[in-house]
Amino acid sequence: MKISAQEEYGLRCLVQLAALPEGGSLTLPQIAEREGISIANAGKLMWLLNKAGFVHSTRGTKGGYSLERPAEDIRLSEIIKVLDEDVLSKHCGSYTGVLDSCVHNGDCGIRPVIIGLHMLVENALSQITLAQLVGSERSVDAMFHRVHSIHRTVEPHGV
Amino acid sequence: MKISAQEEYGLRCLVQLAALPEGGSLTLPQIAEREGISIANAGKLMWLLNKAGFVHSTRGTKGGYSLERPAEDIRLSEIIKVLDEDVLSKHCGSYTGVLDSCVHNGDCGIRPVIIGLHMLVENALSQITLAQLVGSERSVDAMFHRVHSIHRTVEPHGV
DNA sequence: AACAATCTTGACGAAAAAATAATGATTTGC
DNA sequence: GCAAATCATTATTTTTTCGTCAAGATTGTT
Repeated sequence: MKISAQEEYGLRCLVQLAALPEGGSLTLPQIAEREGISIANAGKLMWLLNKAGFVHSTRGTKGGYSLERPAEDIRLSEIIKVLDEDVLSKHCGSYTGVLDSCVHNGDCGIRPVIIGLHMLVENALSQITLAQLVGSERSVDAMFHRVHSIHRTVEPHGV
Repeated sequence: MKISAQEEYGLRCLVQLAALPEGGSLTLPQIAEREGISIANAGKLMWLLNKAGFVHSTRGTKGGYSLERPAEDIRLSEIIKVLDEDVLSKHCGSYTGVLDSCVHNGDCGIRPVIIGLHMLVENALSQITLAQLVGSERSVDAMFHRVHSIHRTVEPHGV
């Protein structure tokens, strides 16, 4: 179980914007250089993030990308969800996936585990905002306690 | 963030063996049919699980696979770790991955998050045994509470 | 108006993951 | 000892994911 390249770098690009002074913006080449990825690749990621409403883009000279919403309002769970959409899990046990095309219909021992994990991760990510990733409290230790504290905002499914 | 096909189906194969009456065994074709995967694919998975010491295999007529260790002693975290080894995350922020080849050396905002997530998931999976997946208490609800309860067996890293 | 800088978008190629195929080795039963 | 059934291991193919390219569209500057 791991984070995909698209998830990781998409998130990174947003962090770059969030770290800017109020109202600042970055061009594609600037973002690409800061993340060590190609301009083309950064372009596609920013396109996704723009479509999803996280960033605002302006074309032409002096153009670039800036955050559309305040970093304090953007939760990591939203971001991951968007960057994942292209790469949706097709596994029959997946939280979002198809349940019908499965040979274990109605008696699958591991489905509850997979669903539980999805909820666990989403719950953890929903407690971290973009702003927190660039603030002063972003040590592994601080993040650990944030990720591992449970605010029961997600309720068990009756599946 | 999702579970890989190898992780999911490897786990499923073990569940099949764990669901058997004490000392029972299954052949490759039997496992493949029950999981809806090809025999060749099941073969590779069982080979991995055998190498890792989860199952015992016997060749020849009347051969097959059986659990090497009691299902009560096998935690999901161990299983996932083995099935993941082939497909190790190369991301610079990964818990197990390389940290040096990263352009964000020493000041990467999202690394703590990724490490935290890895710990979170591992912690959750370490609290579920194979036996619990075939027992009577395996509803989504029960699994949810098991996955989401935190026993602080994993401690924050000083990274 | 012309030009330069920038984002947009679809198509293409490369890399990684997953599935399959193929060949070899071991055991059982006759 | 031979044939059938089974696991073991490596190689190949297919699929999916990732990254790149190229042509187009928009905006600002001179």
